[in-house]
Amino acid sequence: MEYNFREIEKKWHAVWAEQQTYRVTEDAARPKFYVLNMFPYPSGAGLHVGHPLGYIASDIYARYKRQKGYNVLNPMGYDAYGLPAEQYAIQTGQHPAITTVNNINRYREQLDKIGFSFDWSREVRTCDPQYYHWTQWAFERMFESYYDRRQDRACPIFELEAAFSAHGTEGVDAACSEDLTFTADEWNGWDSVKRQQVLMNYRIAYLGETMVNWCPKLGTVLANDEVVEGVSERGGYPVVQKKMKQWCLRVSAYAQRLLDGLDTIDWTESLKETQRNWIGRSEGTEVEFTVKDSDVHFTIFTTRADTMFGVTFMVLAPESELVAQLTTDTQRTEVDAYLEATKKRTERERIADRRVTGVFTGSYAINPFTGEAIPVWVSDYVLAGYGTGAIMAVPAHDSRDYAFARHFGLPVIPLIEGCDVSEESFDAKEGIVCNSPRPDVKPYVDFSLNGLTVKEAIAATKKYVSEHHLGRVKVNYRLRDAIFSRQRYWGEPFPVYYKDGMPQLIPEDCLPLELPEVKTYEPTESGEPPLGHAARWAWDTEARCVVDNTRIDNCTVFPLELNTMPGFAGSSAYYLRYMDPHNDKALVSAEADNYWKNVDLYVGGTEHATGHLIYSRFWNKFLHDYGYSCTEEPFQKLVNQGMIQGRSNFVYRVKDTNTFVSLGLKDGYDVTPIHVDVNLVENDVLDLDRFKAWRPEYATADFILEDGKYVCGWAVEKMSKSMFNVVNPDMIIERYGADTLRLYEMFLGPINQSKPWDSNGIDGCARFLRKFWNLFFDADGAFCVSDETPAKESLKTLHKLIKKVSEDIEVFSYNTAISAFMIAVGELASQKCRSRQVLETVVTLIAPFTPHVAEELWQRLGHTATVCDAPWPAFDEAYLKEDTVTLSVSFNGKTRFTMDFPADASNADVESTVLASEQAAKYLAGMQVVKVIVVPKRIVNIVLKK
RNA sequence: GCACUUGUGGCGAAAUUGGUAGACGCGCCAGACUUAGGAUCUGGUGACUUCGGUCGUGUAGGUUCGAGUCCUAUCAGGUGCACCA
Repeated sequence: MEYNFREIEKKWHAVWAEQQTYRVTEDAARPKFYVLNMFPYPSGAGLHVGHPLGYIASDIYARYKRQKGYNVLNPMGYDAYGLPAEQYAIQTGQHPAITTVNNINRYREQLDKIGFSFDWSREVRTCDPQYYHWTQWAFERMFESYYDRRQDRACPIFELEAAFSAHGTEGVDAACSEDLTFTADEWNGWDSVKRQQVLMNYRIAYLGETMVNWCPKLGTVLANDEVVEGVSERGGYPVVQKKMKQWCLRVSAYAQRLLDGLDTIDWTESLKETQRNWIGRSEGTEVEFTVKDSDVHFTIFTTRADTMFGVTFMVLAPESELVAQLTTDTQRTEVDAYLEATKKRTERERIADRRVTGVFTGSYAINPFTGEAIPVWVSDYVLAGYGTGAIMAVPAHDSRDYAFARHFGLPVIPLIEGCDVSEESFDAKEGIVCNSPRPDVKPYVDFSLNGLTVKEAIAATKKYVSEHHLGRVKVNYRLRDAIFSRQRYWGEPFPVYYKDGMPQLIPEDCLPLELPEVKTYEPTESGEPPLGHAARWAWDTEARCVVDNTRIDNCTVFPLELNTMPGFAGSSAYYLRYMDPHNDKALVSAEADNYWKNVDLYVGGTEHATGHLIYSRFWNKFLHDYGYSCTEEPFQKLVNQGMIQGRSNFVYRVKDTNTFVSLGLKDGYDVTPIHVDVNLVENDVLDLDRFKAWRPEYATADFILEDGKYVCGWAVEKMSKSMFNVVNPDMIIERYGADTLRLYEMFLGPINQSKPWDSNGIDGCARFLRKFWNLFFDADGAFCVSDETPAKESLKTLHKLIKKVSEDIEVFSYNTAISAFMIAVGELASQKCRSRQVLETVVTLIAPFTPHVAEELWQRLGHTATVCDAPWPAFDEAYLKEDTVTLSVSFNGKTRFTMDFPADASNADVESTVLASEQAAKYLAGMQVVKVIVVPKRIVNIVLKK
């Protein structure tokens, strides 16, 4: 009987859907296992063969775990808010919701064909009000919280209010935007608006005036991870720095916990390293500098406290508030001109053009160690957002300071014995400190670092600075708070209205606050976000509902927030929602959360390393602080699937003709390579008729063939429409079936490696499945298995397979597992194995990989239950025992011959037998045996000398 | 510049973790069955070779009876971060 994958796959898709085979419920009697894929953004282009790679890998694992007896949660949903749908809406006027639903339907259709074990009853869509209810809810919880550094967790903001009312800032250690100090009397004397302004400094979701990445072309701000090399990640438009009032999340408060958590989770080292870089912890010292002839003083941050004696100037960031204070009248014009010029430069320009610029403020700071007056400059190489926005410059030991000093002729004082700073700075943190203090300068403080190593000197300075109240030890993080506002339509609305200019929350029981309809999706004429077009977008505090804007002058009606939330809002806690997707009382019930806990296996690409994977961890930690999520880390194990690149094909057109020359002959002509649709090419051979039909201009094309074929050139490029190299899984499934697609995608290589899609090998997988199918049918095509006792060799083949496949799945080495299947099927075929016992077990083993064919054979074998619940077979070492083992015999490391031994032969037996053997005699002649090494079951090496 | 990561046939890749390098698949070669083959089946396929062997895992050293695997240096590709003081 023919292997008819079309019929088989169609049949089982219907059965699985009808019987809800993959539906799961919490079951305390069984251990849980939570498998998760990063949910897709449903783009208009549909799925290409790269998308299912991770889904197939996780599906195999999910099915395997289910057969192992776990209660497996394997959900799927859609990250449905996003820019493309909105851009499309701006162009066509079509509501993004319509575009999104269409795309989702297309995705679903494609996904269904591949035979995943998703529990679709748990599907979530981030744009669904029932879903974003809980995104808004989480935002409200963050607004109502501050981060208590003492307890190292988020706490309700009313506790902070109570503390302020009782004793002001005294005794409070809370994460904040700006260090404030006030007394209880001051606090109690302030009015409500002033208090709200102060609290905003502490809230975890806060409204802050911050420098943002503004993309004029997109009309919105972008998060740091959405900006790549000074242009927007989507669209590649220029991004400028701009000061704006924005919603922010105090992610920075969690920096240390985000860093520490990495040690507790099973992610690849490179991904953890990427996050460590992004968090950018740096231990250093804050030192206070006073300004000469002034009562102004300011703080700098340094990791090189050992270089205090070599400071020759100070630099402020142009954005620093100190600039205005320190600029003297004589320097004012020059400084203002510099600030103006700097403002005009975009991030991109600053990166592209790293010339040394700066200007003297006219003020001098006093070095607290040497008492010297050192000039204070302004330069854009100092960043406002890091440290204190001010630095002490040590040109001898920092290359940026060095470049600045050389450019402006400032002194350079070396502080490491024997270092040469005539050409460049000595940046390495090593060597013996000297010139600290310098012999020619009268010591200002009774403190010397001379003779210490850099490391010792840093420690000594930290100690000294702390003890003498010149500064403090400080840990800085590069991680910045996440900007949480977007000036877009297609996103979650903030559950916020404004009263007296201060944001107020929509009551929790009124959520969700649904996204209103708008006339157009562009910004308003006054530059407000698209929600400014909404006619019904005001909040009536009395009626507790959304009302018409025109009623705003009514004293109970207030304007609603016009910004929406960014893409990462909806994806930050979706894994929790899958646990309990229809709950309308909570994000997730405590019971569901306690059962499913966190994701055991998360599969997705590395591109989210500094975006979603940081935000999600932050979000979860916040929810964990309140007990809404019972685990500290959301994703226990993370597997990164590699990207599938495209493999483009080229034809070579002879210049100024309509003649195309085959790859091997093209060197004889002047040719232009042209991308040709890879779907017209098979094994790099062009289908001439379909090529002619592809484009009207090729209808009359001529070809110069080699061996009667037109061979195309190829290159590995990104998979994209414009390169004509997009391979759609539907076409593969149509031709080979979903099981072959699944098998082939996994056979391509290790899942974590990027590789080009290349259909050339797919026939091998199709052939294998046919051979596998044929094991169950006799020459006449009748289904044929026997209940006879299987041959010993078949059992050996089987148990070898069980062992290998079980081990390989555990470590995601699917390509080698599939190789093992190929070998086993070949062996069983040549053994003419018809044993039900053996064949049935092979079906249960292959079921995670090729569920459709396994299900069909399982049914034909007489089972009524699904193969998904067939228990995973145990392997028995007894079948793998060999009677004899073959050892390689080497002399001085060179293998000369092999010998057979009984499997239980002792090393001593082996040694004496080998030495006495005829084959060995010729190598032993005239030699002396120094040593004999016997590696059990492998090798015998005899070391000889003359 | 810093960090991480990968280098093995014509190609995708294996290698029991220090023990016969190249499993398995593609491609290629030969044969069988065929009117036909882009179908199916069987066998062969790292390089050189005087057919005894010799050389082979980016390059150069080292440790070891034995190295793709461990150590040192170096080269090349990929990814991430990057005026972070």
